[in-house]
Amino acid sequence: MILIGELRPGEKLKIDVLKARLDTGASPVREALSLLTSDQLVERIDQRGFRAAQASQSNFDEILNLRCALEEMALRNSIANADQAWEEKLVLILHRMAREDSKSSEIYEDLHKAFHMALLANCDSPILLRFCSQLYDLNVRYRYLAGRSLNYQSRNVANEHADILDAAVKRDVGLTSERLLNHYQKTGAFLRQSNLVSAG
Amino acid sequence: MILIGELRPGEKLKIDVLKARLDTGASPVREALSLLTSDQLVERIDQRGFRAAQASQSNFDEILNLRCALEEMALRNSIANADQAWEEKLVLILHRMAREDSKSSEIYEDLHKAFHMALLANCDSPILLRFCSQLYDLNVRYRYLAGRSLNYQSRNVANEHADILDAAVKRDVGLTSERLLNHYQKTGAFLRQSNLVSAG
DNA sequence: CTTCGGAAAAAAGTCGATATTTACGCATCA
DNA sequence: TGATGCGTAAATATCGACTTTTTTCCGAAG
Repeated sequence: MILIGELRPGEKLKIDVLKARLDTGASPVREALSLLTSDQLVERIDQRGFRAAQASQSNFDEILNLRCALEEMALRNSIANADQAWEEKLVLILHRMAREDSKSSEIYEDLHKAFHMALLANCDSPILLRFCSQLYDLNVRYRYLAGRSLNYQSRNVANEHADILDAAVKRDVGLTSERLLNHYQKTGAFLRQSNLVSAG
Repeated sequence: MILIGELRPGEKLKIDVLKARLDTGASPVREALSLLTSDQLVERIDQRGFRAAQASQSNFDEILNLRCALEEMALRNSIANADQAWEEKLVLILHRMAREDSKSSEIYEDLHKAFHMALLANCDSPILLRFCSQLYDLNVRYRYLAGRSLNYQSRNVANEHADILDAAVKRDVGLTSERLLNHYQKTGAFLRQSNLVSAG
């Protein structure tokens, strides 16, 4: 709910409200909020409950930069360990993404994350993968905050993904990395246009 | 308690036991365990409770490598933003560490973490700092698992810290980084000697 | 003697209620 | 009139009991 913007940045997260909305007790809600705190999606205020994490231009830039750095590390490692199964999984996910016509469906979102994580999946550091996954989520939140409509307009995202896959299949670390980072930076530029902060 | 090895790797963490040991209710215990799960210090088993994270040689190597990579990033950034206050804080912490004769006291441990985090503190990415802090904790756990006694024997750790500080004060990014990573690798080699896995 | 099944015990997870803490409004005083 | 302090209301955090799931143990069948 925070990821898709249903809960706005900075919004107070009252236990009672969430309890009713999610039709569950206070304990599970508290536990969920605790976990999300570690993922930086929820902020905890001492003895004053929880709130959805604040959003800001600088926070977005930080996420983007860190994500580029960590994913590049993971990608190099992943390609170094590349095998056929890895390659085929990527092809499969890309195919499914192409079939999914609605690019704003939840299915497409899941596939999109799956694609990017699958690229890194052969990296031999689970902790690094976890960091990348966290950063992905933090980043995707800003996409929703900026409004889903304006994404993917004057860009052919599918082609960008395909190009990344091509480079990966060729085991060309430098090229894959270059295309991946370019892909992120383009998305970043897009979001920057649409005055993030006011949107959040 | 997990950090200092009071709870052994893989040990089942029963709510009732912790509840009694910490003299608190089940809710705070559960919440703490949830938070530690995100920090990779506790593992959650679906509907079967919690356990202290497993320890292994490969996990240790992973932590060490990732830590070197991320701290180098953070360090470069931090030195780039270096100012006098930053420098003086480091001097102060080092001085306090020197005064603290017992290197196995909790105070020394806190100062040691403070020193390493202070080195990175000027880095403009709070998220990266958080990752470094997590990795520090994961790493320090292995020190305790290996047994505190054998650390710092044939090494002069204080000198290593002082040398790192010297390089940092000179704003020599390359040298500081080299000395810092060397410092970590030495500790890593130490721990590797003392058959970690059996100890954990 | 081993294996499968079921019942009892233990533990996890959840719920409802209580107790602290914080926030807000109003009255009082300077 | 503005600031300060008190009292009430709301929300958080914690506690104790209940429900569900898992594990263990014992007996029966093969």
